Amino acid sequence: VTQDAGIVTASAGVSLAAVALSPIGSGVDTLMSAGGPGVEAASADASLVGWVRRRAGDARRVASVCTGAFLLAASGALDGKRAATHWSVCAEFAKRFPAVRVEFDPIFVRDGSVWTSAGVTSGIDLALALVEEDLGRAAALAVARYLVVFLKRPGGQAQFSATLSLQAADDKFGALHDWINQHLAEDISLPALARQAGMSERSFSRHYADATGMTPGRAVEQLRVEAARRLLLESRLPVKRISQRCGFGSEETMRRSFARLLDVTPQDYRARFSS
DNA sequence: AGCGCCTACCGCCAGC
DNA sequence: AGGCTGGCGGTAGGCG
Repeated sequence: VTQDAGIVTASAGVSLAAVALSPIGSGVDTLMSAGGPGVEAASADASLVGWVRRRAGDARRVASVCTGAFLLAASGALDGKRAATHWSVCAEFAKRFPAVRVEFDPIFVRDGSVWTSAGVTSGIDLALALVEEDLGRAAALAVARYLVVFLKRPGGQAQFSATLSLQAADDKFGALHDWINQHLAEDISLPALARQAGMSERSFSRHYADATGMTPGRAVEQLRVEAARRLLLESRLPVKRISQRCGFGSEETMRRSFARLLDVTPQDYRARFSS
């Protein structure tokens, strides 16, 4: 652990779940470097860097969250690998570690046994992917279901993750939700969803509301907002581009959805949380 | 800020 | 009878 606790509390939670669930072999199984302000000092600590180099050598997997990539890179564990780190330090990272192929993709990157994530929330995805690799998709979903992810809102209130709160106990529509997330920018109208689910519109509406406690339209809106939220924090794409990518008809439509669900404008959301 | 069009939602009902 | 399905249409509210 190399960082001030508050920064990566959420991802640390899943990381611990990943470690706890991973098969115990001899030595280090998964070496994970979390990011945060402390990573600078850690990277300058020769004995710590040496320790990381040795452990990375015999660990089954190496991973980092956010700026944790700096410590891994300092130890040479990322040499010749593709890697991600937080967008605000990508340029500095690339300059400092030319042997690492930095990717600007907002989600996490896997290159063989090396996994790196761009930001804090994608660190959660990374940890869940580790669980999935070890124990299968069902286990990863189970961990996700019991993990409550809070993002702090401007008013100090908390907001559930749409993806997680939409997971019903029997996960009847899990496959559909995956499909929606992969087709956010395409036609996901009620008729399209019903077709995808293999039901009539009327039956689909009924079953969906029963299983998730939410109407299909509201659910789609939540998933779109969640995807946009992530891109706002973990990329530098202009708001307009993000609205297109997430399937909002226009920037204005996205702004209205943010007002409804989060009570902030997209710009404010980004300004408040990305730095 | 306002407005017209469109769609999602849902009550209702007939049929299986 | 009781439950489920799916078409219809009115309405509220979102979208452009």
